Amino acid sequence: MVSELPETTYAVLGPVDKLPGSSGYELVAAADGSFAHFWPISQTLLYKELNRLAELGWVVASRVERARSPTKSANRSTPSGREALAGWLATTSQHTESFRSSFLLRFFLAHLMSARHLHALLGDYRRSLVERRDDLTAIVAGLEKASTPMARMGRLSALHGLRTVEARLQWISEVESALGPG
Amino acid sequence: MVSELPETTYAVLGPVDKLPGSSGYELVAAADGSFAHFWPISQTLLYKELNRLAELGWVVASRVERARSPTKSANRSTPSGREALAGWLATTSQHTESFRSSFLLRFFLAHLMSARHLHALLGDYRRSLVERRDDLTAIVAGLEKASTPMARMGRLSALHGLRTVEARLQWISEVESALGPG
DNA sequence: GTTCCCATGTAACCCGTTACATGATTTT
DNA sequence: AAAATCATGTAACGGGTTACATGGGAAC
Repeated sequence: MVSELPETTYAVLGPVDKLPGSSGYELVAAADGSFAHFWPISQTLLYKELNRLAELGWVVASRVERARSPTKSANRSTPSGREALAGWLATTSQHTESFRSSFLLRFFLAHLMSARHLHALLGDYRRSLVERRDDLTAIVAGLEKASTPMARMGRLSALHGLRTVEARLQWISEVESALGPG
Repeated sequence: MVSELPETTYAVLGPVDKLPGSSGYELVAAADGSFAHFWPISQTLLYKELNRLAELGWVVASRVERARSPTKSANRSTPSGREALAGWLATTSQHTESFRSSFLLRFFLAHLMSARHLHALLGDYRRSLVERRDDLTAIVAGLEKASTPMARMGRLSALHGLRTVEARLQWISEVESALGPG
């Protein structure tokens, strides 16, 4: 049998199914604006997965010549592709999650830092979180009156990130008062 | 000069410095119990990094023969190793963070699922979060009266995870009431 | 006329994983 | 006698990255 495909394959298949007729280039843009928040993917890899999906017969690409623009490939999911996607969605078995934070890695070694340095580290972390919070707030607000189910889910996914970021900002305050002034 | 080392190298160097005289095996155990939460590392990779650190001259390993146990290597950071670690800790420049959630990947494609299925997905996610919350709560509680700075930071790091998980559990409730009954 | 957008790739690299090997000692 | 613990690795694989190549049309 086929040795299990990486989830990234489905991460590409999903949007192809959702946005039929998109080029790889358009899919990259769509990814950046939506699911890259919880499933980052580089342009190179997306094209690779697109080719794999074509080989699997799960996606077909038709060349579209246009008057005053480069020729693009219009990708569409096939019936077997949609079947595969449905099957994958049904495997709720294990939802893996990977998380790596170089901030926490440094924070964990705080005994090697001066108190001043530690507070600077926390300050940097807060700044980056605030930035993300503002981004996510804008996304959530922008999709407030979402009409399509896709946009609704996009908003709720962004909300997941927003709630996470807010909790971490609170954690910083908690830590700062636990550590006292630097 | 040396093309930038992966942060995982420092993730190993830190504990070696903190726990002088540890074997690779002991470091694996230490990792699992503490920083694996925000910086997972496999046994194989940890040993690889240990060798790299030895080649860099940042760590020295001395063989320790023991009466009735296998010979182990006792790893210790060198002055240049500690210098490198301090230098890395000072580079607050970019604290990268990677996050990938296969739950959100599926959730995002919820328009392809039945309402029943979507609620099952959320239920599974809740269960896994509750499990992690309980683990983290136990860790935080266990280190409540932490005496060493290392244990204190371990507790605060676990608290970061705990606050995150709690926020996500709340997010689930938020989503469930937004979606209505399945 | 240079720079940006559209569009699709190739090449090189390596981090990190799983599976497996080995062998002694201690516990069940 | 079998299983778990201590201890250190090798081998194979692949997912994912950055950097680069290419080439036409549009915009400034």
